[in-house]
Amino acid sequence: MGSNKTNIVPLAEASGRQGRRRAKTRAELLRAAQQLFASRGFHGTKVADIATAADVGTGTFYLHFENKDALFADLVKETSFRMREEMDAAKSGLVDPHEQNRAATSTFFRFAAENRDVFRILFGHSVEFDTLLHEVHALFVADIEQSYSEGVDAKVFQPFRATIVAQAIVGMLSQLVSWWLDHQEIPIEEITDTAHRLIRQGTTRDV
Amino acid sequence: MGSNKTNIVPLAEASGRQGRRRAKTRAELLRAAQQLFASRGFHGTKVADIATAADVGTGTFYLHFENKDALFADLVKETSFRMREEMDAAKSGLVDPHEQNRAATSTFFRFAAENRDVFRILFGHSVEFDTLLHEVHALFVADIEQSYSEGVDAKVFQPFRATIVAQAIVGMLSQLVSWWLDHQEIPIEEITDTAHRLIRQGTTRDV
Amino acid sequence: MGSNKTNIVPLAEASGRQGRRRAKTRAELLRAAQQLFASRGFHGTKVADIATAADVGTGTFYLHFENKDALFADLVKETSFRMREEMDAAKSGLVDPHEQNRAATSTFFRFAAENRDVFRILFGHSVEFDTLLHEVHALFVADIEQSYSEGVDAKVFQPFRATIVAQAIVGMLSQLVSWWLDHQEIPIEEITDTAHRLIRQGTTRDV
Amino acid sequence: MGSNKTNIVPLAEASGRQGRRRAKTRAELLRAAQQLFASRGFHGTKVADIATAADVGTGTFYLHFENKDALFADLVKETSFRMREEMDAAKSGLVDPHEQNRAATSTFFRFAAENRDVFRILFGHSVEFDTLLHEVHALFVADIEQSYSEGVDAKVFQPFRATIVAQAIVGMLSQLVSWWLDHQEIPIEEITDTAHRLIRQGTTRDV
DNA sequence: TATGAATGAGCGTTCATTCAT
DNA sequence: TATGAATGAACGCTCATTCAT
Repeated sequence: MGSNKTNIVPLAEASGRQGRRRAKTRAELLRAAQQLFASRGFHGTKVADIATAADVGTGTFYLHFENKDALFADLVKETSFRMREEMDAAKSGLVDPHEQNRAATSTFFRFAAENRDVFRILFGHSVEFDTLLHEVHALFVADIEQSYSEGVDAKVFQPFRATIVAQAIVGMLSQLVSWWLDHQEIPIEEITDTAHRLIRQGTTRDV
Repeated sequence: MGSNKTNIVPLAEASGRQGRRRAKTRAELLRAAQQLFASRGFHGTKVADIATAADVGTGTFYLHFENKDALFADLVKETSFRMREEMDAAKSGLVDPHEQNRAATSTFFRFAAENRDVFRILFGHSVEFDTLLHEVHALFVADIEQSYSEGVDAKVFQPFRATIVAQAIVGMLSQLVSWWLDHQEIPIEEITDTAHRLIRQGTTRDV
Repeated sequence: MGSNKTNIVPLAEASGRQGRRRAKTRAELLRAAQQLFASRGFHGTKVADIATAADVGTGTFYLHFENKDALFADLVKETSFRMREEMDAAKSGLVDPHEQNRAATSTFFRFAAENRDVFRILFGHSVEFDTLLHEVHALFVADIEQSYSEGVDAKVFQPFRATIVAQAIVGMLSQLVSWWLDHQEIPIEEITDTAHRLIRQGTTRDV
Repeated sequence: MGSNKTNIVPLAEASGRQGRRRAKTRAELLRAAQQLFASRGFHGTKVADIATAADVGTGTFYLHFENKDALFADLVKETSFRMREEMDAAKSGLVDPHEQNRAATSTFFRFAAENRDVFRILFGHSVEFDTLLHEVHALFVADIEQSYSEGVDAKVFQPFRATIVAQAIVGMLSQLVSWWLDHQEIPIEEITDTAHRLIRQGTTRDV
């Protein structure tokens, strides 16, 4: 895992001319898949579409990837590893934990900006239920946003852009609940409390 | 949207006996679907499975829901609305914005605990790519967790349980990036900055 | 095994009207498949062809059989069991071993005549290599046929129709060799000797 | 037919060095194919597998054989002819028809023992339906075997090993029925009768 | 002569949805 | 209203064969 190598018999790993051609086709398939996954979602993207977009035959796809899932995995893993490396590099040399966090955060967003397609796959709502989930999501974000704005007006909260904070809070809570569903050994009270204190401190206006 | 009503011809909306039977079947389908979606994911759940689990014929499903998507939408919307109502109720009467946040957060987690199945659908990682995405996720969480622990040891961060904080941060960043992908008019620098300041203040140890 | 029952969830095993319809479709699929297998061979017969010939949709096939292999198995087993039963019945009551053999032999051929399609599947040369294997086969049969004819002329062999004897001998030897390939613990000399003595006695002219 | 020559443009038929190399590759392909066909069946053997096993490129295959069928045909024909020649040789010089039969039979089995792979292709049950057909086959062989044993105990039949006789009989009947399916002009009664008399005489105990 | 990457028609199978009863 | 058998479009995948190098 974590390499950008094929999970398919490499036959004659990069043997000059042919090897180059092979590598090029593989790269082309990855590029096409990445774009299609990002815009149509995994299920909405057909193997034949990827092949067509990469300008190769359907069967060629299977010469480079075991199946659709395998290509997806390659895409995700390869990107994750690259990002992790960049984040590690950014943090190295810094000693202040806060500075490390800042570096990592910056790297994360910069990397995302440079790899929008893959991020859309990794973090984007799957295109499939988009409308529905977006609506629901928007509902909660709107509520939080309004609350936050009021808190800002009351000089209780930091004057951050309310939408951003609302998204941040929704993301934090969603993730915590999702994780808790699989780790119910952690008391929900502790999670609730930690979450709230992170939010409280995070949003409190400087005195 | 947002009602728990069928998008199907109501035929004879709640006419006594029959109406009750009809409502019961519908509820049974929702219950069965909710459970199956939660454990097998949307794509892994077949309409026939839902019908079987609800102990009705396949065709009966379509007497109550236009199609699989519609049932899913009903499920999600109905739960969202209930949760929103509970959160609103919890906040009403409170004036301190921080207290409002605390109330909303508590309600959110309590509601989640009481409606695990639906939350697994809404916030759970889709069962489909579970292993893969989990691996990737775990990678980043682990990194953050370690950084955080070091910061706690250095008396820089609050002594929260590191895993919880790591999940919270990952959730916050994921959501922000996901949202930004669709709202690129907001400068990424502001998002980066806000995110970092939320994290910094949120995690800073009390003096 | 050995039943003519579906290996598919029977849902509501023969519940009146619906059950009858279901059974009819299943029978129709079997009938169609039998005919197609016999004339085009297993690989030459597509599931869609079977469905079409049975005048049902492709998907209907899978409502009755797990897959193409399963239908084939059903076909073969069901016929085998029916034949075996008839042969048993024919032998019952007879005490002379020779008479039993005669009865079994007669039944076998009569049954074959009445179930040509299935026998073509079970014993026919797979259509696929037909021409080739036929040519080779014919070569050996021709040789034996000629030898036999000469033996008949020389009043050494019984005046049976030479082709029949030649086919019988080729069949016997083929089967013995095929079986021996999987049971090499039996000395090939014993097989050779037994085979030859069966042929010798079987063909010797009455004195 | 019947030659071991390629049906492919001979290019420069056996011109010394090159010709030898060419012949060697061809032989290697045949050898590899023979082994693979025997163990995996025709359909289970891919052209690419053959090439790989022969340690040549896929395309090379087509430099030596028109296609998969052609190689198979070559394999079968070449072996058939060699066997036929050996059988002819064995019979030559013998005048007693019975002796000729014995010689041919011996040669057949000896040849089979020396060419197991090809015989597995020619006479072996196709690997594909092996389990199923074996089960069915075993059923009938078992019945005959038991009948035969009883006849031996009753001193009616020759004391041959029952399994061998059972296989012989099944082979004889299978072949006859298979042949009859394509030659229905021969009355089935004559076939039945001849078969039975061959079996009867063949198995009768010496007085 | 040899290679192996590329091809693409064609197959088995799935499953949301319909409809006759 | 309920049923479940029937439907068929659509998909993932295979593999014999071709062809540029």
